[in-house]
Amino acid sequence: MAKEADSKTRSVRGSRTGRPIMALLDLLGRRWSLRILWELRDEPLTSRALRAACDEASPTVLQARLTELREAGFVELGDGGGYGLTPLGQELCETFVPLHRFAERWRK
Amino acid sequence: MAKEADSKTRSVRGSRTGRPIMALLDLLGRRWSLRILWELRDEPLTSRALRAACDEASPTVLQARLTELREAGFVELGDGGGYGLTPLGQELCETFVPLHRFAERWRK
DNA sequence: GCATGACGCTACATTATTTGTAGCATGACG
DNA sequence: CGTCATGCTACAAATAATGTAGCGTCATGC
Repeated sequence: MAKEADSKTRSVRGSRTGRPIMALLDLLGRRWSLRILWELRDEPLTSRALRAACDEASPTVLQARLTELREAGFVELGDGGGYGLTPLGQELCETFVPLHRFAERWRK
Repeated sequence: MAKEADSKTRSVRGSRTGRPIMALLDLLGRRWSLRILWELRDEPLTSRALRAACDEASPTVLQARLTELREAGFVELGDGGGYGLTPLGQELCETFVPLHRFAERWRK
């Protein structure tokens, strides 16, 4: 099994390939990552509000994802409390706009 | 735990909310989903070639994801063998282009 | 014919991740 | 002080992913 070198700051799978898209796809491909970014897209939320927005996902994962997303520089914890997107995170979220439009057209 | 009604065709989480973006984010947020779509982006691959492209991910998950992506209408199994994107899947993949550009700028 | 090899796909034990629930420490407000 | 919300953690149970092996089928070679 592909064990990562560091178990604490579990590095993103594919980050060693030198292809940033791989690292990004892996990070965003973890459960709740996309959803978290999506829910923060237009306003910061407290950890509990975020949890509510994410269909009461367990705080364990949410916290783990938030830490990863913070390390990636997409999310930050405002000094008044509450999680929000960094400017970088905003940019990332804007790339989801076509995805949103696609989803609307999809309507399975 | 939010149990889905049908266990066979495990429906996408959030699909009951009526917001297709949620269903899509959940589907794409499963491990290897994004990667699979990405690897198929410009040519069909056999199941084994896809596995190789996906860093030898286990065939169990790959098969599960491919089934889900097929049910979603993004991927199809060509009659000559080999997995490829449907026109819908192509559209979806095109929404990843800004993501790719973002990743290049990101380069952590 | 019949081995050989590639295909899509499955079984299954091991390991990793997620879930659900409870609760901690801190700080603001009354 | 009591109460409440915050970010965050513990931990057992449930679920999902991994790694390895192999099945059945269909070509192609010889």
